[in-house]
Amino acid sequence: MGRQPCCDKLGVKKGPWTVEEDKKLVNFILTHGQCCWRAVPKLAGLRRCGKSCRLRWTNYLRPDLKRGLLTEAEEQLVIDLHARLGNRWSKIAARLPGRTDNEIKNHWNTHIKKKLIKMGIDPLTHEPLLKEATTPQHDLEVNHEDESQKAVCSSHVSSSVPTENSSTTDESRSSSDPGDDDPLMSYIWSETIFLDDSFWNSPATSGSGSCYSNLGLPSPEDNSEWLLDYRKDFGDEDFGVGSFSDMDMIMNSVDIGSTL
DNA sequence: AACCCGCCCAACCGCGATTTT
DNA sequence: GAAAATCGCGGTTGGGCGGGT
Repeated sequence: MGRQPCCDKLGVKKGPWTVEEDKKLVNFILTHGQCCWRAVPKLAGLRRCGKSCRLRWTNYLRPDLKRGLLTEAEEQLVIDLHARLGNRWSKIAARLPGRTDNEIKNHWNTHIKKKLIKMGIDPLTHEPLLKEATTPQHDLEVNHEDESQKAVCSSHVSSSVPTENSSTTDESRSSSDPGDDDPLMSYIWSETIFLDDSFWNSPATSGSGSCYSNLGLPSPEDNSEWLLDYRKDFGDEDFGVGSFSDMDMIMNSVDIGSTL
């Protein structure tokens, strides 16, 4: 009765992923698509549990991930969404294309939370911190920033949630964004997708399971808009896959480039 | 140079919801 | 319908790294 265990508890490797493991996982997902995580480790030849594979893929290996710090606009959007949704990181991440729930959660805990506290805003309720609960020193600080605090509160709590497009408009997006600079990712991807034509001809890329779903990308039929917006807002070099010339290659290779 | 400390983030853990048998 | 497993999410941890002393 019930299902089979996803993996043997014995002999399952933990800890940081190696380049070899990453390559195996990427190759497997690209040829078979994202499904049946319990079967992935065995079929891909990995001594990991399916859960770990899913996490590695969604948080690090997915080609549509943006890398680098969240922009001011993204940060603002996260604050807005958090005010409405609370700690539902996956829901918040769904509004920020290319960002993972883990990434947003980390950013919230390490940056935004502190920022809000410093501004005298309770990161949980998004209301001004109670003065009774603050130290005299903090009190002064709160008074100092009273005006900005009010502005932030009203902006955070009462403003409407911007559209995905607005989340991507940020002229301050820094040039220091690591983007495609990660040598590991460059290596993995250079050795897998774009040098491996078989991927695009693989069974998983035909029929209902297009390469977009395989890559974790929205299908162009559904989401060519956001892709265009990204291209417009960030330019080619800021897109996670590597560049839009790569993306064009993907599009063309599956004969949907005309939708752009 | 050595040590300490804080920051960052990838990965793990635990749990509830969902799915499968 | 019950049991057992997967899936997905949110919370937490721990190791690497850089800056300060």
